[in-house]
Amino acid sequence: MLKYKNKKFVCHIDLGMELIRGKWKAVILCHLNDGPKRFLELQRITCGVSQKVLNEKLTELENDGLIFKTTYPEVPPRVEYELTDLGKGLFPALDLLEQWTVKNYPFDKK
Amino acid sequence: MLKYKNKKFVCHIDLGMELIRGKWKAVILCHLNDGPKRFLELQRITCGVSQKVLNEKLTELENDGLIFKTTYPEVPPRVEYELTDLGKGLFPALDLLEQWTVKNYPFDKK
DNA sequence: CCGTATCCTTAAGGATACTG
DNA sequence: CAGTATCCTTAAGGATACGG
Repeated sequence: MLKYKNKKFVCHIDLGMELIRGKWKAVILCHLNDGPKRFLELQRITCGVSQKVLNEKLTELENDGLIFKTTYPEVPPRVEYELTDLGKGLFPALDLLEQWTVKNYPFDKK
Repeated sequence: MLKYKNKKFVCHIDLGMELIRGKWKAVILCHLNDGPKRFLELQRITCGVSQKVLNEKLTELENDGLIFKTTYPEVPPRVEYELTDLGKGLFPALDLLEQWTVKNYPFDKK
C-alpha cells in the first residue's frame, strides 16, 4: 500500500494511471507534446468539450506538475499551455499506447 | 472523429485509454503479465476490492479481448485469468508508465 | 471458490449562463 | 478569449447478501 496526496494506491501503476485518469488528460498531454497550445486550440482538439470540463482537467494537470501555463497580459487574453519536464517524461508511455491502438484498432473514420 | 463499438473517440489515444479506464484495469493487466492468476489472487493484489467490482472489470477486459479465462470443472471451482496476445502487446506501454511513476514518485510506503 | 443481484454513495462529465 | 458558477445526468465504485 502506497500513499500520495492523501490517497492510497496498491502499486505504482495505480498511481501512474491516477495522474492521467479521466476522458481528456491523456489526449491533452499527447497534443501538447507537439508544442504549446492555447485554450481554444485544446477545445477544438477535444471536439468541443465544455469550458468547464477542459478547465478542470487543465487545472488538475497543472496541480500535478505535468503542464504549466503562461498568461500574456493582452486584450483579449492569451494563455498558452505546455508540458513540464515531468510531463514530457510521460510521453513515451502514451506514445506506445497510441501506437498499440493504431496497430490493433484500425477502426472506422467519421 | 473515430468510432469503435458505437462510441466516439477524438483520436487513437482516446480509444486506447478507454480500454484501460477505471481504477483496476491497468493494475490487473500488469499483474497478469507475470502469469495466470486466480480470482482470489487478483482480489488480494487489489487489496480487497469487492467481488462485484473485480468481476465487472474482468468481464470488460475479456469482452475487449485483452484477457481470457479458463474455468476448471472442479469443486470448489477454479478459474484462471491470463493475457491474450492483444493484452500482452499492451504491456510495454504500461511498463513504461510504471517506470516513469517509480522514477518520479518515490513516495511513502504504508 | 467464483459469480450474481441489489442498493447506495460519490465522482465524472456535460449544458448553460455569466464575467473581466 | 479565457475562466467561473450553477445545475443536472450518468458512470464508477463499494457494501452486502445470496447461490451454484
